[in-house]
Amino acid sequence: MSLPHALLTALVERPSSGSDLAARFDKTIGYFWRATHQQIYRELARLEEAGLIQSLPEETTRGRKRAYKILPTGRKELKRWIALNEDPPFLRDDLMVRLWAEAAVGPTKLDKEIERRLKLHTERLETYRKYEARDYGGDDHPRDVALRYLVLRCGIRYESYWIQAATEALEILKADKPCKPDKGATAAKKRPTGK
Amino acid sequence: MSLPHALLTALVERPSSGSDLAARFDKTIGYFWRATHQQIYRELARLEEAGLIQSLPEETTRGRKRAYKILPTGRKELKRWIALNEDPPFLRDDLMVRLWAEAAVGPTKLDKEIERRLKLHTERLETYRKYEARDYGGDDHPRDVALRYLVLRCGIRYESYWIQAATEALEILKADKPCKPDKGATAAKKRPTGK
DNA sequence: CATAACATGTAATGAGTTACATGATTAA
DNA sequence: TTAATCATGTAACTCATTACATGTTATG
Repeated sequence: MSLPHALLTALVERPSSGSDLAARFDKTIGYFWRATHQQIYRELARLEEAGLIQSLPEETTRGRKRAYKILPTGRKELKRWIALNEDPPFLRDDLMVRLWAEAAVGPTKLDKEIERRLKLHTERLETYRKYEARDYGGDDHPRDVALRYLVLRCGIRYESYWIQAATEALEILKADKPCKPDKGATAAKKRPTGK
Repeated sequence: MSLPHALLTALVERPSSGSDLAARFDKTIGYFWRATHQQIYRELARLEEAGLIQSLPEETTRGRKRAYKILPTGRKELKRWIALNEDPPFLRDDLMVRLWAEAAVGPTKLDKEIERRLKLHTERLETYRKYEARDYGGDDHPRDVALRYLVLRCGIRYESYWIQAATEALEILKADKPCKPDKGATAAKKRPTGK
């Protein structure tokens, strides 16, 4: 589970409130580990409970900003976690399930949905490329910058990977080739069989 | 949520029991949507409750195989779901969080962990390549085979993507370059500040 | 018939999501 | 001073994971 450690990392950079963190997540590591503000507030409360962070001693009523800073134990826990041995999480890609299902009971209108998503991923890719041009112009970066740049490049590659997959899927879906002998013959007739 | 529809897809191919499905998941679409046997049994019960599948009328006691077949409503639901408009799920990659964290508080022993995972992903890639050679020799496949082959190729590309990311990460981590000026100097002292 | 392996299932926990509630700040 | 927005938080629910429980079949 990475969320608490993603928060600790963000707090290493500077003390922040829940809404600060939510906003920064949207811009940076959030592309690799999304979190809603509810998750963030809950996790911050837990981290404080565990003594890894501390809320700055300003007024702490509901509705007012409440900044947290990381404590030495939090830093230590973060370093411990980074190198932990864990099995990589399994990929969960619903597009693959859809393609698999389409192979079994298609054809469907899956191509429309893929085109829609293709647009989303293309936009995300463009955003990343802008970040790249803006923040990582030269080469020979210091270690920490090189790591952050690598994370961004992985984002770029992941979007490219997705775009290629979707493009090839569309080629197959639109080729209007036959399935095996019969099987889906009736479906090709385009009868509006109700919904 | 794709699990029920992954199960429906598997049941289109042939009626199966929970343990059959668990075994087949391990070999095929499971690489893109993993499920434990508990999830599968629960989901099968729900699907039967919803009238989308039906358990074959054999004895139905605990401990004995219990096969399900898909019903026409199940097929219909599957076709409906395939083309549904849904936003793509967010990527959740803990390696990226670790790299980001390493940039903030490193260096750590993250390189060891990455090497360990690299081996896992390399093995998975080899497995996929074997499937490819075994099942998709020629070209010009019929539509359904082409789709299944695409899913496998995406698996291959995903593993390659991961391997490249890990390799580049190792290059940076092992280069032993300086971070920005000072910053992590105190952390190098290794004082056990008492958990 | 005892034991291992298989097949199905229950229970508890925790992460993630959605809907909503409440206090504070800002702007018309 | 009211309305809009921001910031924090609660509650309910679902999915996923882990540990465990129970019954059946196959093997010696």
